Amino acid sequence: MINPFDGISPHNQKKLLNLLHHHVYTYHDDQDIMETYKSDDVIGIITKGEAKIIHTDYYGNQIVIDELKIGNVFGTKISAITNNEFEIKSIGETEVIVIDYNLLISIDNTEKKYYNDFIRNLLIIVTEKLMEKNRRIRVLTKKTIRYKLLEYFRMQREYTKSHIIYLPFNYSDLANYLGIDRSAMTRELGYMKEEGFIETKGKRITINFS
Amino acid sequence: MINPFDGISPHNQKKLLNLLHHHVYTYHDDQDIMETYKSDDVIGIITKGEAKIIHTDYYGNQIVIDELKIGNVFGTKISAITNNEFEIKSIGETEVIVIDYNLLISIDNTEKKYYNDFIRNLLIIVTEKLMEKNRRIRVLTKKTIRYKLLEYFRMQREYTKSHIIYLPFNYSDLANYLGIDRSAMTRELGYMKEEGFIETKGKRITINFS
DNA sequence: TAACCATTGTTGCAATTGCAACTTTTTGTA
DNA sequence: TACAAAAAGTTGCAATTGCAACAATGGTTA
Repeated sequence: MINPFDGISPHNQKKLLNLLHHHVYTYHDDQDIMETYKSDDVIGIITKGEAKIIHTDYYGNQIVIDELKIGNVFGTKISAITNNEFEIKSIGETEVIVIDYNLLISIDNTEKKYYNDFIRNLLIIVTEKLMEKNRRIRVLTKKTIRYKLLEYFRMQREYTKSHIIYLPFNYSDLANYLGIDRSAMTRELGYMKEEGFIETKGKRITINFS
Repeated sequence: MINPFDGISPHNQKKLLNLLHHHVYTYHDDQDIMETYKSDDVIGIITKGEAKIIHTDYYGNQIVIDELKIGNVFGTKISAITNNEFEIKSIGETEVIVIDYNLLISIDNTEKKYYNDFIRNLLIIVTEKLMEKNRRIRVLTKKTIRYKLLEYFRMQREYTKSHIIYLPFNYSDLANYLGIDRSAMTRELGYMKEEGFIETKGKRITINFS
């Protein structure tokens, strides 16, 4: 994933940020990042440290749904963090640059290469995010746990061009990603192993179906 | 939803399209649009007529998952049409401009306002699409039909700022959107009416819960 | 108006699933 | 290495769901 400042010199980054009336916020460990500017359409960029996006459901169960590293972009428009079910928490010392989305897209773009580079970088980033969301929707709309798993494995196989895939997260998170109960997923994975569709060893999964 | 050519004069649109080595394709009624250029990363823009995105599942059932009107943008990166489960079909006489995504994002952007305007318009479009995908994921990850419906209704209520909402599509399509069986959804809607959560009259739904 | 087709509603039933409560295994770290 | 915490595995059970097959309704057009 590219960084939104790619190809922009430090000098021009400074000019860009002034243009965008940016704000820099710093957080200690485990602070709520979005709290300060939740209501408006903003884009945040992690410039130091890292953060996690946490979802809280009806019953207070909290799940980490995403991790944000340096250069990662988040925001009310870009992420699904519009309402009070979500919060973004810093991990360690974290610095965030925040810019207003509506200002961002309404600035005069004549003769400001650094601004246009920035916009284009954001287009690439948002397009990548959109692709990932489309992939997730494709598995989420499968009707049974088995079909969800099959679709997910097929996607990973296609992506890595290999029959051996490595889960990018743990099995709990996989269950969340697929929108299903973890224990029910373990059960189904057991059946699939029995029937020879897959073999697993930790996060390494060997795919034996077409 | 904005048009990707917004703010670009016809003269500059022409220059832009030359710059992008675009291709114009025209189709009669019910032709497969993506067939010609399925494998590469492309962006298509409908310039005349309209089209529909169709999904075919394992058993050959076909569902229209999206409709494309003039100015709408689609593509291998932007939509979930990477594999052979999807096709885009023209409705009536349809004209499509196709541009290569990788060329698009690698063009020199100095002193070409029309190009930078175009990129920025695409950023806005893709961001809107991303928001919509995030909304859909939010309902799809709810565990039961009832919770999916509740979440969907809440979202629509928030969007329209009204307790009375009008479904933007029919009930079959709603079931598809939520990734559930239509008849099971009808059953659950019946229970919800009995319990007083909602009232329905055709596509008008009155929401009586918080 | 009749005929047709698409959409919506209904229901029995078997399969799937979430949930809860628990055990076992793995991982991180003092 | 030992210990605690996190992750993964197990299982019974009731609730939910998909599925199928069909009925009813609504809308469109000859």
